[in-house]
Amino acid sequence: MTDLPVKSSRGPVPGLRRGPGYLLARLGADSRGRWRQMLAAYNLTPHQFALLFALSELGEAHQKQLATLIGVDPRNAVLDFRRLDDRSLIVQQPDLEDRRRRIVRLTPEGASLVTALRRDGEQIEAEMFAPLDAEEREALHALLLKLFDGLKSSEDN
Amino acid sequence: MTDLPVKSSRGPVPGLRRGPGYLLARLGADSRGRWRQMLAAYNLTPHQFALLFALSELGEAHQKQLATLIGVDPRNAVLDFRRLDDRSLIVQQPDLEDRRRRIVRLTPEGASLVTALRRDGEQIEAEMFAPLDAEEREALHALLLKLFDGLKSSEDN
DNA sequence: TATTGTTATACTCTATAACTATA
DNA sequence: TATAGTTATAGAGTATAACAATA
Repeated sequence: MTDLPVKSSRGPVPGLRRGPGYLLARLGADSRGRWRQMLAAYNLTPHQFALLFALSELGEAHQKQLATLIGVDPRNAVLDFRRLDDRSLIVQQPDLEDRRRRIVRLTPEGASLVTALRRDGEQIEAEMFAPLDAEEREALHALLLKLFDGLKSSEDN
Repeated sequence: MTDLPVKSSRGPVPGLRRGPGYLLARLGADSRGRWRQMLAAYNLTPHQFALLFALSELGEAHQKQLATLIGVDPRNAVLDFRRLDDRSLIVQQPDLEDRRRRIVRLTPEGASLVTALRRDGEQIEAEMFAPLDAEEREALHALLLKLFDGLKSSEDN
């Protein structure tokens, strides 16, 4: 490889260096890719897993609640719900108080799947954050949480 | 809104709380969305801008170099290069030393577009990281850089 | 044989528009 | 009128397979 003569017009920078927003996007895509690869073995997309996971914490919820919670447009989650339903990972019942709504719950199969995936997920996080020591990871996690909550609360739908 | 009776089986958690990998993916998608919205006014995708930006730092490079640098499969960048070429934002010349390669450079139009976008980008970053104070932003940036470099160097292609 | 760029395909993701049934 | 869910569409993102020209 002839490593092409680069006319670097700005100092000794070997590659690229970018702002925190770019790094977030880049690292976020990396994280998503790792999860996607793991989930592929279970025939799940990241969105589908996020829905299952959210249900495992909430117990039950409407489609719209779940979709907005995981940051997906409810219109784009409909198909995911159907696929999870087809595979008997969730059940959907009409809400008697408002028949437009469908109450979604995990089935036992869905719940045990989430348990398994949670374990696999821990390993992914370990690999992903291997470059940082325990203290740095905690600091990063705290900053990400603060940023996430700050942005979410300023959306004001 | 009847806020559906949620059987929260795990404490007072109002929404969801997840690991740093999930937060990275989520915040990364948010950042990408902000950039996408801004770039749409210029008829550019995030990938296309990343290529232009990378070129503005490198001066010149091959398609493959640029694509891998910004984390995109070179096969999926071909169309982006063509579109940038069609709009005269870049020029591509055959490499005399290796005629399989195409050397890519910014045109003056491309360079001045990058300058404009760089300014818009600063505003996006300011909005995106508004929940954090200056010290926290710097800490986050440092951690993201360390994580990024650590992961990149362990890829060893 | 391996690499650069190319073409093509498929699925996911994101953003909209328009519809229904209910409220 | 407004909302929950549905259907459909389109462009962007991601991952592969296969190929021609060149090394």
